Amino acid sequence: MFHYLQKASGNPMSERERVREKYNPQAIESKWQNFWEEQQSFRAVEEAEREKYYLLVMFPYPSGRIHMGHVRNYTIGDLLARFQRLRGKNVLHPMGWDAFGMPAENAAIQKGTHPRTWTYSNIEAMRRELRSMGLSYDWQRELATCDPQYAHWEQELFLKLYEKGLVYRKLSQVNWDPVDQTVLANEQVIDGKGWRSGAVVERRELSQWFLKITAYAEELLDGLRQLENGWPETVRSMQSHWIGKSHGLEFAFAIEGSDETLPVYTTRPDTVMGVTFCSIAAEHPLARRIASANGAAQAFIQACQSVGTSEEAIERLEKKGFPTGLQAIHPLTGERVPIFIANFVLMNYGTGAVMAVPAHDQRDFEFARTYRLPIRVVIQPPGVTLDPAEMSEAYTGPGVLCHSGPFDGLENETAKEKIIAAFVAQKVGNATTQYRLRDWGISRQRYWGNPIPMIHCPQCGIVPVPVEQLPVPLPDDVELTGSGNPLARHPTWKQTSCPRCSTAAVRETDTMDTFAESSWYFLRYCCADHDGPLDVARVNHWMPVDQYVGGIEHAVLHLLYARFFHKALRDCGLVACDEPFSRLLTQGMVRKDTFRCPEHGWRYPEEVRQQADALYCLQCNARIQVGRNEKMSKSKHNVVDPNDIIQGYGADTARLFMLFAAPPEQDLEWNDSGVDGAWRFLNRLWRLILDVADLPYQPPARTMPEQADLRALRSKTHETIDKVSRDVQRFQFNTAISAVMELVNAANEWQNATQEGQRTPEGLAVLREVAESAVLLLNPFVPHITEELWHRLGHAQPLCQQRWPEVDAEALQRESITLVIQVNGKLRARLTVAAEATPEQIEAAALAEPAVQQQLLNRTIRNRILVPGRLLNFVVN
RNA sequence: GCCCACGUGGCGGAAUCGGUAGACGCCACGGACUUAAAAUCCGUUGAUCGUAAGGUCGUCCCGGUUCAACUCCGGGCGUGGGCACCA
Repeated sequence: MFHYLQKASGNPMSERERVREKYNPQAIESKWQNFWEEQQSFRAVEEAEREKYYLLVMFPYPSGRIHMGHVRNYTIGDLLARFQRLRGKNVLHPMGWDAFGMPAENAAIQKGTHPRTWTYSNIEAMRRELRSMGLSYDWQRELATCDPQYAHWEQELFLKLYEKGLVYRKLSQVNWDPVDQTVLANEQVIDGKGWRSGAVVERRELSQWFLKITAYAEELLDGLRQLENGWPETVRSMQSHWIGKSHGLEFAFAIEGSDETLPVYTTRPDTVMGVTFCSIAAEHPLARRIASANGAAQAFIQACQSVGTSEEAIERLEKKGFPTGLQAIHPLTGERVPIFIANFVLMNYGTGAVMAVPAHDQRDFEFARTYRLPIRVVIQPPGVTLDPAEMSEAYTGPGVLCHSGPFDGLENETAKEKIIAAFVAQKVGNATTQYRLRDWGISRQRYWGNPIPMIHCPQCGIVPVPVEQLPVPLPDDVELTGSGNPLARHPTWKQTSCPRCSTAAVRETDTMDTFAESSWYFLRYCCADHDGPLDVARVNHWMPVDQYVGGIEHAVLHLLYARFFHKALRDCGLVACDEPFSRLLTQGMVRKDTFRCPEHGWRYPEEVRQQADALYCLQCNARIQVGRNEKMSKSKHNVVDPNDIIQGYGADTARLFMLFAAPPEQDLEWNDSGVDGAWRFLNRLWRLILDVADLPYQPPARTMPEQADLRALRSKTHETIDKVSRDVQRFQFNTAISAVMELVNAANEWQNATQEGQRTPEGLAVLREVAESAVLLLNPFVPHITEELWHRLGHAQPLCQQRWPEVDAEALQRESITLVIQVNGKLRARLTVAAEATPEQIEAAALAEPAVQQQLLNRTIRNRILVPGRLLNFVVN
């Protein structure tokens, strides 16, 4: 369907002035979405010959509506998937639903809808919204983690880990709401109180299930090196810190008047002669025993336990302690130092007890000042002599030891080794390696999760559910009220018999952390219809994921749990590769200003009024506090609904704006006004391509033309192809788009400057090459409009089956270059020289510039710095 | 508190390996077209001095390295994210 221009002689109208068909995104977008679906254009089938490319985006929690963070994540993912397809790869690009979790239970409590009903209707709604974005998913591999099948296979995987010895049970602390009789998540604890009941939250110990991630600590740390080229430095460093490997000394203090000892772990053995007291956690066995006979101690411990379980809450505390009255005996000096119970010592790190060196540890320093304990300096920094009485903070840097007997005069790094050696020689301590990483507690006392397939038998103890009896199904008839544990309260569900001895037994009523589901969904996508947990051959065909795209907020937990789970499954023989995600792109968050009224709380933008420089609440006229950009969230009323943009401007405009507004790793401040710019550009593109389609057909240029303006336009085309190809691969989508904008602008300028009658076949060929290149290059960004324009350019085959354009090296050859001439580093002139000009020629031309001559008057050139292709700098006195 | 980032015009951002600061876009202003409006097109747009040519200053702040610093180093200030039961 070529549209040849009927050129009636004497017609004064140029083709630019004719009425053109308007760009109508709604019509075009649904047309091509239907086309792709009917043609199954994005279905991924395992192929032996073509190179595979697994592009994964983090699957969403089905909250019911997509938000801007989703739009950003999935637009980036789709761009990369479509790019790799155009480059000839066999791309797997799946989508699914992270469907278990607390919001479904909250909805059930508030609205009475069953979590399953609520979740599946949300999935329906979100699938429709995602479809309207034109994302190139293979929907045949779609999965929902709350699906009974998925839960079944996950229970089977859990049992495999159990057989491997990676699952165990131990006491662990939770946030306990004494009114609702339920366990609270950290986010449900607000200022130390339960979010629903308002009751003061307590720390309570429960017996819970754990996965032994610490067994893989060393491999998880070591594996980060393998990811050096594919993962952002920041994520690797966060994970490495999270694992927190440290080398140190473990030794025990004797306790005066007791047979017991107090084991401690320290990473600073060089400061061991500066110990002036010891601190133990509130949960330390020694603390408990003291409390059993001492009311004051018990009260102190209880106060410590009214803090919540998050590390942040504990670390922000004012440092407080309680003297136990016990004295610890220093193993090297025999000196007696007091033992305190301290609210900032963590039971689950090291031994739950620490030696305190206030001169060289900030927390110990603050503690010592509060309780007037002695401070003993044992490391002197170079050139300074520290006086404990004068110190305002601990000194934690390097230095030379003092007051340390035989170790005086040693550099502290050397001293670490010598002191460890001394402890080992006297058989009072050991060099040890510690990890900050703790085992992964997967027990949740909630309904909307996957039941842990275990049975408690009064005779046999804990017995796993046999594989042939799986799945343990979630009962549908539960009452969700927000208090208690729904599965535990169910009248019959937990009643069963022991698989070993057949006596009456009860099921485990804990469900799994939802991070379990997201730890293997990428493997399940490879074989979504398999009747069993995983089809090893297909998993190994697609794995590892070549590119993973998701939010930076998952840098540690999800990405570390998934790496661990993957390695554990590898050791069960279910997958071959060591690391699941070869490359990772972490996108920044989408943020927006927040408005808060002192009276009415968070306000929507339409609920405030601007007057002069300030904003006021429409309801009460109170002055609004404008929060600087915060992560978009419903509770803060700063959410922009992507559907408004998609319905108003079309998905292509929404996608283009998202990608153009900021590079993906950076946070994005949402600002509607930029959307118009994206819309205008697509309209300019639309008009240009329809104009070109209307011109007499010439095949796209394949060689350099003679005419200067055409040479320039063709060079620009190939520079753009080159730049977009490189920018997409380095995730600089905004600059890739601006490069195509420049090309489209250049083509328009050429069109405007060239009379219709002056168009030669050569010119038409260059123009068609521009048009086809621009459409191809933009396809991964704005797939609908480019499919339509490709069709209008006369192509029978869809654009999604084309190949990415190739750069013509000849078109990139520069004939002349512009150099900057500096004098003492300041720009004084610009010089255009032939590309092959010699340094002598360049200098002669530079010295001929009047501006340069003026600067060189009465000065002597002492040096010249020539950066080829860039600048020449004269250094003068 | 600890860990990790980030800070460039009125705004989003660009400058890929230490080498032209402000590409591209938004906003604003001026103009063309139109009976008018919308749309579109053309132009101006970091600050400051100057009629102009041109000069000076300028990438959060202070200091350093270098012929040359948005970029590297040290110190500070500010903002954002994570902190193990939100996902």
